[in-house]
Amino acid sequence: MAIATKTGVTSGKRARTKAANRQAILAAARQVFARIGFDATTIRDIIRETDLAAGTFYNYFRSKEEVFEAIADQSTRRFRPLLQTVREQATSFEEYISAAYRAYFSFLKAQNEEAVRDGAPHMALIGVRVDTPEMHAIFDEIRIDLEEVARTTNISLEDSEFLTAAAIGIAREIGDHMLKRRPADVEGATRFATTLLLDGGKALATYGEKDPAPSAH
Amino acid sequence: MAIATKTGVTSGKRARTKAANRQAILAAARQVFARIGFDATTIRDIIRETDLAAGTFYNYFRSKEEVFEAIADQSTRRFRPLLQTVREQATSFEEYISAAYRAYFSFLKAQNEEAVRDGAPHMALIGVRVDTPEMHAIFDEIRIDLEEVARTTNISLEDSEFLTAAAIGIAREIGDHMLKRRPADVEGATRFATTLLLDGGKALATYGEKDPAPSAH
Amino acid sequence: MAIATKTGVTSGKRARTKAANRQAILAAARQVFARIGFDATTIRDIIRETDLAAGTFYNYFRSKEEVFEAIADQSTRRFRPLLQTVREQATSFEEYISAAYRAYFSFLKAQNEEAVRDGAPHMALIGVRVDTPEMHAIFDEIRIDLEEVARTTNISLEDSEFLTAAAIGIAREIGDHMLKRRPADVEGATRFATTLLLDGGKALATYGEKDPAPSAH
Amino acid sequence: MAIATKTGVTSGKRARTKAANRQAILAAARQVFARIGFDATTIRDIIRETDLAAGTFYNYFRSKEEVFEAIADQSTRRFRPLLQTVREQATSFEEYISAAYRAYFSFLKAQNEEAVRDGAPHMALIGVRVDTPEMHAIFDEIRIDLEEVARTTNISLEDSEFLTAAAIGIAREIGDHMLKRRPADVEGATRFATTLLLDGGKALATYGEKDPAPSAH
DNA sequence: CATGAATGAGCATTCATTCAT
DNA sequence: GATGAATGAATGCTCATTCAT
Repeated sequence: MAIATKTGVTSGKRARTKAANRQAILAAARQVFARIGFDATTIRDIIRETDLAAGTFYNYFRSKEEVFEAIADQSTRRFRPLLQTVREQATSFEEYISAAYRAYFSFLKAQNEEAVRDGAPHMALIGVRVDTPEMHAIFDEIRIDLEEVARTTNISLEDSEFLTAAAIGIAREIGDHMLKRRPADVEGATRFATTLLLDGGKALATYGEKDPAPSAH
Repeated sequence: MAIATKTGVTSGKRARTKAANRQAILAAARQVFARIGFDATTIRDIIRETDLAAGTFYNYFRSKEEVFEAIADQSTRRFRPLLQTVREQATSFEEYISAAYRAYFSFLKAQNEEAVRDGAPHMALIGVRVDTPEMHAIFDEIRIDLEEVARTTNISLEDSEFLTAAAIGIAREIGDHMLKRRPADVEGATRFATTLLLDGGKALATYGEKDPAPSAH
Repeated sequence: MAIATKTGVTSGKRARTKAANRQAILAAARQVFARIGFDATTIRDIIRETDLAAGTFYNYFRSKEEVFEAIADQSTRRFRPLLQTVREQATSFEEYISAAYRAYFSFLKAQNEEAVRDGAPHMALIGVRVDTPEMHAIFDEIRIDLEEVARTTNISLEDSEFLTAAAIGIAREIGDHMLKRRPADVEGATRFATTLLLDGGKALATYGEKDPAPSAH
Repeated sequence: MAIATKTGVTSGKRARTKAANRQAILAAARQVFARIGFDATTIRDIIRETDLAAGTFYNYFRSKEEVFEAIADQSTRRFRPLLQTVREQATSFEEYISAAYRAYFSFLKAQNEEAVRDGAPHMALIGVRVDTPEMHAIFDEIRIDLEEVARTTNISLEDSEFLTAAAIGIAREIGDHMLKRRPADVEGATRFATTLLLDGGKALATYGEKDPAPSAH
């Protein structure tokens, strides 16, 4: 029906194939990055997970770095709106933090489960690899969002850059440990991280005695 | 007279040489790891910083990983007693945390300054390289020590493993940011990290209004 | 109305397009050969200078060599009549040689200036690229013509093949050096080459002394 | 007898092997350059003609260009003294030219015969390849020497640079044609080139008639 | 015919590792 | 034990060529 000129719509199968190949490379790269880490993976590793030829890689990406970027971009595009929703729905800083951590830990869990499915079992036991494009992207997003929130909130933090850094650090490490516990408890990790970030370790302590804790000065 | 057959005396000079060679390799590796990171360094890079021949490397180590381990061991051996002193002298959990952070940030700063001296100026601007044997070792030590402290203290933490993880995460990230601020302020970082870990972000907040924190609902 | 099926009209536009494509490829090839030399140019280099697709190249030529041949043929066809005119108008062997050299050096100069315009400035400083189809063709033409002239002239040369070869050799080298001197002096080169070929180096020598040439005794 | 310290004489076999390998690479390169030309030869082509491994090439040379240089250097070292002798023994410019041409044509013939022996039969039929390291070197040597001679001779040439260029051009082309005639006649080529360069084509002409050549006025 | 993506052989180069000396 | 040359697998990348559309 639609009379397409030769240069018009890149015709059916071709377009589909091109997009599919690109996705195939991305999927393969995602898998390999997660399995053996960015530095260790070679371009050949990536295309080997594919039914494409070596040279084909270069029709889509110029380097390993570029694939990395592309994957990160995808994650960014998926995660950013989610984070915006979190921010919009939060009625307090606490709520925002809590929701953000929950979003992150959920993402991490899903990510990890996918990796395990794709043949990286031992990695899962050790903890997640953070040199994964998705993780970089997510961290960056959270960092940016958190700094924005810190800046616009009426709470003037002593050092919002440090606080953001700390929030990220907590997410990273708690996240790794969460994964080691099967099944991964997103709510528990979220609650722990949120409380710690806002109220500190003391708020998490339960004192064995009435005595107000010797460590508490 | 002085013409000794190859199988002659085995002690004295030889022993010293053997130890010296091992140390030379370790020193070279340390430098290169700090300069360009673990993944990027090749064995050739290491022996090139040495006056030894390529094959000699294999008389001492079987792989890059093994050198990494060896360096980490050295750091462990140097850092562990220091940490023990910290623990012994601390009269409270707060003091322990504070001293441990201080030790870590000091070490990090020194490490970084050495790296800059050895020709990795740009790295310092970006943040510290954590894929250094020393850093891995230090983290592990602190982690172990912290869990030990958490276990033996009369404060029964809700989840000491998570708390330790968080403490490490905070150290990591705050450390990176500390290095970006020249000159690196070890005391500031220590104070920030300690307060956050123990009392939470709220303790670090200064409210613009009399209103007792909107975030506290 | 204007929606013609692919198998529609075959003449007019199509024919022109076919010829145009062929010409486009030839023009692109000419430029690239002149810019980076025959060996260095790839088919991709050629089609890149064109608005055609990679595969289209093979509808017109089977290889780089074939394009080379085609360009050489064009030059041959353009240069041959010119040379015939030269031959017809020359009233003596000297005149013929002189005119032929002039034609060659002029062509070389034009060729070189075009190459410089097309982005090969450094090449011009080093000397002309002789691995250009045009140059090969011109040399061949001159060679053939010269042998013909030598054969049909009443001057029976000792060895007309060698003489032709020498004439070419002189043209080649003098040509290169002519280009290095800016601006390229076609007349000077022509005069020098002609005199040398006909009367020898002695005719070009000026003796510093009255003494009739020490080298001639 | 000679008690060599470990670092003294690079011991027997090793030294021989190292030199032998270098020579093997050079020999292989020489052959391949002669057979298919500099541009067309790949490093793999070179080592393939050798019983060495691919990587070994890089223990001796950093690139194809470097091998080229090395071969050219060898030729230079062999040819330069020969040229000096020629210059010293020549009692006139004519003699010098003659002897230099003879040296060149001899070298060329030897070179060509070797190439034929080494499996480049068709090349020999076509003519010698001039993009051979040896040829470049020889040409350069002759060029330098000739310019020196032209400068120091009491014959002040109109344009010694052009004359040198022409002498080279003649050598090149006459040389190629000489090779096509089997057996290659070094003396004939030498006589022809010398006469042409010094006295011009007219001196080589034999007029069929008493008539002093119609072309001569 | 034109298109341009896919192909896979081929290339330069690096590197861990071996081993004769 | 030390040496350092040899090895050859592996890598990133290019390119001529094919072929489905």
